[in-house]
Amino acid sequence: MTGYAARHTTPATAEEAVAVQGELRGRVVVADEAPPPGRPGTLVAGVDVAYDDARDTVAAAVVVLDGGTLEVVEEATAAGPVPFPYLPGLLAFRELPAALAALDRLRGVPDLVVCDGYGLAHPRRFGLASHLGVLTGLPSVGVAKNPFGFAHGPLDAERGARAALTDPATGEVAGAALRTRAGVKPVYVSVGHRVTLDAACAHVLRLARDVRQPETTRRADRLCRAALARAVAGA
DNA sequence: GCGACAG
DNA sequence: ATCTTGTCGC
Repeated sequence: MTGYAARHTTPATAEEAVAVQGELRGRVVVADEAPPPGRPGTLVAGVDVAYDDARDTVAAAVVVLDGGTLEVVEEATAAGPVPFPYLPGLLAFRELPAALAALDRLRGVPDLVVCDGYGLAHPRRFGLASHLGVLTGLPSVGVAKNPFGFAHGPLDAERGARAALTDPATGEVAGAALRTRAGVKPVYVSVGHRVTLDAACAHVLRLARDVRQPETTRRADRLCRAALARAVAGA
């Protein structure tokens, strides 16, 4: 029991949520503090969440892989009521309670957490991955399937090709469009906490060998759907 | 006001 | 996120 869940409180309003992001934003650390990609024995965790709004249920799953072999080391899930509505830019408040609860059920402490969504590539530079990273203190990266409001130039068709994700308003680099599979739509990577963009991309490439999404995310996605089905069924 | 909008 | 089967293509 690491007690991560107790570090988060669900805001009563969207305005409060935005204020919380403003308070925590400054705690994000952009530095190369996670173990390098591929190191055996390293614990790389993937987190994902599934919903059944009609039944007011959310289920999260964390799957921990060995960074060297990508073999599953440990898994944990947590379910509960949906804490917050989905509002663009405030996704974290919808996913954090269950995600932190699942992390609390882990026996080991991850060396890196891969989140489904954004980190610094966020309207206020504080997406889900950064929020989770700051609250847990764990290195984290954000991997999204869509560029939200960000833009990027063309990138080569080869695996590993990368292009800067920039904020159309400020021109600031917020992340990277990263091609994990040749000729396939890229994923959008950004720094969560305690990693650099280069390290984040390197990890994602290592975790997505022959598939578009990191293996961590794929496994967590499958597990949280199963956990949701169980939660809704009753057990 | 209208559209866009991580999951 | 979620509603949803088969099907076209490498």
